[in-house]
Amino acid sequence: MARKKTLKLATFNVNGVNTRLPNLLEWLDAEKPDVVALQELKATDQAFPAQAIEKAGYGAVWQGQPSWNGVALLGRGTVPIESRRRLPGDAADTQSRYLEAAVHGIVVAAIYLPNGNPQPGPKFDYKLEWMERLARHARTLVGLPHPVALIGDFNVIPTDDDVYDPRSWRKDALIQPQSRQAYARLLGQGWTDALREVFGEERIYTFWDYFRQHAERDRGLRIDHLLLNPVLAKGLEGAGVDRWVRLREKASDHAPAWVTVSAPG
DNA sequence: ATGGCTGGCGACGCCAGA
Repeated sequence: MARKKTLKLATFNVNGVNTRLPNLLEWLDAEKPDVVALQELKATDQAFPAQAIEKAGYGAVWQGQPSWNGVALLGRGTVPIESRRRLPGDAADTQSRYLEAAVHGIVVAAIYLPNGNPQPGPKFDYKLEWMERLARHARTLVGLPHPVALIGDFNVIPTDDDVYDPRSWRKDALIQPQSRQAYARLLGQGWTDALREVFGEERIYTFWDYFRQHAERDRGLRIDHLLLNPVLAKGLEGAGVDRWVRLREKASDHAPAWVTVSAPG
């Protein structure tokens, strides 16, 4: 009888892939995720540390940009097969925020959704337009007969249960009704928000800002999400957040969030 | 109600993040 194999999919906003390379490599070695989406590379394509990541046992595809943004997909022991490197719907949008590839038999989209601050304003408009474009594209993926995951930094606090104190974030783009409604509409297509599914009523955060020792005091936000289409959600086994990474010296302000799923096929 | 911290850039302060 064949033993059921489990895959671990993770998303991690590294906040500078080169500045944070030691943290990233320590985490990869400790947790050994099979599929990783990275956001906020803050590096050009040329500066992406492909050799160090390959030495750690991971193949990679990436889309960099000077100073800001930047996304990558890593596969443990395999090179992801890229299927798309732009979110359709706006040829003038040059920000590196989307990358899609087949990894270990799963179609995985790495998402770095715009922050949208300050709101109101053009940056918030861009965020909402980006979410509309994401929803349009996601609609073409959710019903596919093979497993699909949208994972990344969505920059949306879905509900008041996803923030240590909603009042201190009430003017922020991440918590606005328009942002929440757009996220809810996306889920309504049939995606499973895996962390919430697994944790139920329990509080779980993925981001803690650098102020007032918020990480140590666990005053965080849940803004990094792993959305699974129905085919993949059927195999959902577990989920978690590697908070220990956030408590390291010189840490990113996000921690890696992950799911375990039964391997397709 | 506000400011507090951090990284990238490129030359000490500014922008952007969330």
